[in-house]
Order: sequence, then C-alpha cells, then structure tokens
Amino acid sequence: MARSNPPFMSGVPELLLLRLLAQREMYGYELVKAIRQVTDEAIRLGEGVIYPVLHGLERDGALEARRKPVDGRTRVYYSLTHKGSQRLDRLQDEWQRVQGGISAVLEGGRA
Amino acid sequence: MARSNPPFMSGVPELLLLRLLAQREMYGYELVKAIRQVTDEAIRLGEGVIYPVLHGLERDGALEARRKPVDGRTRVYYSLTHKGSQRLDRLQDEWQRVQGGISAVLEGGRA
DNA sequence: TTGACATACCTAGTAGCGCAAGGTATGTTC
DNA sequence: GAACATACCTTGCGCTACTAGGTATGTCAA
Repeated sequence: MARSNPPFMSGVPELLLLRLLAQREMYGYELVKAIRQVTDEAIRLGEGVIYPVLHGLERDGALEARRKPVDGRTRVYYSLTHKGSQRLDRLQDEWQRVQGGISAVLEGGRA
Repeated sequence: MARSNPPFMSGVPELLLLRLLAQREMYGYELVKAIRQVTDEAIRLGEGVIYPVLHGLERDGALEARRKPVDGRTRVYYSLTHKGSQRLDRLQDEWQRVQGGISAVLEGGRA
C-alpha cells in the first residue's frame, strides 16, 4: 500500500547519516560514535541500525563507498553523491516541517 | 527483548495528544483536526492512529473518558489524569533531548 | 429521496523501521 | 591468552504508525 504520509517520524537515522557525510567522508564505525558524541548521548544508534542504512543508501545511489586499508584493517568510507545531496535537502525540509509542527503543539498553539 | 533505548523516535502521536489534552478536554475526531490545524498540515494523523492511541492511554490510566451526547451524536471527551500529566512531562523531556540532538547534527556540530 | 458529504466512533491487518543479538576478524594491552 | 577496542556484517523480531475499511447519524442540494 503506497505510503503517502512520510510515515511520519522515520528516516531520522538516514537524515543524520546524510548530514554527517555532507561534511566529510566517514566510515560506519566512526559514524556510530560521531552520532553519540555530537548528540551528547541523546541519540545512540547501534551498528545494527547504521550499517543497513548505509547499504541501502549506497544501493540507491545516494552514497559512494570507498574501501581503504588502515593499519591492517579495512575501512569503508562513504561520501555523498549528487543524488544523496538532494535527498539530504528533501529530508531536512521534511524534518523542519515536522519539528516545527510539533513545536507548535508543544508551545500551546490554540487548537 | 527488553527495549532499553526509547525506540527512539516513537511516541510522538502520544505526545501530541497528551499535550493537546493538557489544555482542555477534547474528543477524538476533534483531535484529528486540531493536529492538522495547529501543525499547519505538517502533521496529519488519521483516525486510525488517534483512536488506538487514545484507547491505550485510557487503559493505562493516563486519560479519563467521558461520554457526552451532542446533537444526537455521542462524543467521547478525554482529559488528562495525574498519571497522564506525568507521562506528558516525561515524553516532553525525551523529545527535547532527541530534537536537540538532531539539531546539533543538522547545525553541523563538529564530529 | 437519494446521493454526497461532514461528523463521530471504531477495528483489522500490514508494512517496515529500528532494534537487540550475535557473528567474523584484526590489533592492542596487561 | 584474556579482555578490550576497532571494524565490518546479518538475522530476526517487536512495535508503531499506517492504510483501509466498517458503522451510524445529521444535513444539504439536486
């Protein structure tokens, strides 16, 4: 059944990843920690969340992966494509709308 | 499996309902429209979302229901209990944390 | 008068997201 | 050589929010 409403609170992990990767290329494990740090532990997304999202975004052409060996370990660095950048813009707009709506309710907008 | 993390973007419909009902008692159908209006159509929760949540909150003792016939129709007005008020406070705090975390990422907090 | 639309309640069934849990492998520290 | 950090990954499940439908009354126009 075609989802019409952006269902309606989801896609936030995706938004966070896209936004972080818009600043600089990063690898999965690094992203997991970055999200905790930047959000001051308010948001703690595990690897079980991050990796599948990264793979999905890569499959959709929103991200590009680049394998890079570092100290005998392999890291997979992701960076935004043009498509990913557009997606980020869209998600960010949606988030602003939703978050603004919630604020309006919380601030006691007259019903 | 015990959910530890507030999973982590959910409960928003619940938050909105509790907050609106903290202002004055309202009935389901009215809440559906109120959410659209106050959020300027940014958030559109259907009756299929609202009613189950209302029933759940009532079952948990967070809401009190009061049937009231109006113009031949029956309306079910809901109002906050003390428990509901506490729940609202808690959810509101959680939301502030999460929303603050997301803002930090979007505003380009250094990772 | 019947058809469409608004009001007002409700439930069943499902999609899919985010999660916990686990699995692999290397490097490091004690 | 055990424990821990790094770094990747997948399976399977719970649960929320959603779509889609159903019931019934009132109103208004054609």
